[in-house]
Amino acid sequence: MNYWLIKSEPSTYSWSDLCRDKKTVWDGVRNFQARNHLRAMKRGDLALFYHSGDEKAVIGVARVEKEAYPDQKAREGDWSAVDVAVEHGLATPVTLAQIKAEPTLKDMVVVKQSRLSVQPATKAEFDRIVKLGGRV
DNA sequence: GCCAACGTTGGC
DNA sequence: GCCAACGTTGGC
Repeated sequence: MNYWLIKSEPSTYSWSDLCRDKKTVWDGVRNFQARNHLRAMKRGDLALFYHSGDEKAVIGVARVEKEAYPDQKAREGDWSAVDVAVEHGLATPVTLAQIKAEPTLKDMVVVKQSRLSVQPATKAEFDRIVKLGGRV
């Protein structure tokens, strides 16, 4: 079982959109590193759902429903998509400021490589964030 | 609004 | 293969 962090600009696709849809196609990734992470995802893996932009916080947890398959929206190139579903929300979003302030979290990829839209997280990081936010 | 970080493109 | 120029993302 692996853990991830997936990022989205809320105006593009937000956590509340996912809660409404229950499940969505995670496509549109056009970065090799991010794509390779998508391809490493296994069904049942959990991903922290992070809002970039104004919020800058982990707001929920998604679950990988379907492993990587060709991104139907890609007009050219070798790109992948996965399906993700709602796992559970967080009672309080865990902000980037909190992450940076937490000794156990300050080395997360999101702090160092803020632009990478799909990134791995460790079990310890994942558990810590869920604990800080409070599972709903 | 600015800037840092990073990726891509194209000239050499 | 290198590097300058440029575009995009995202934090501040």
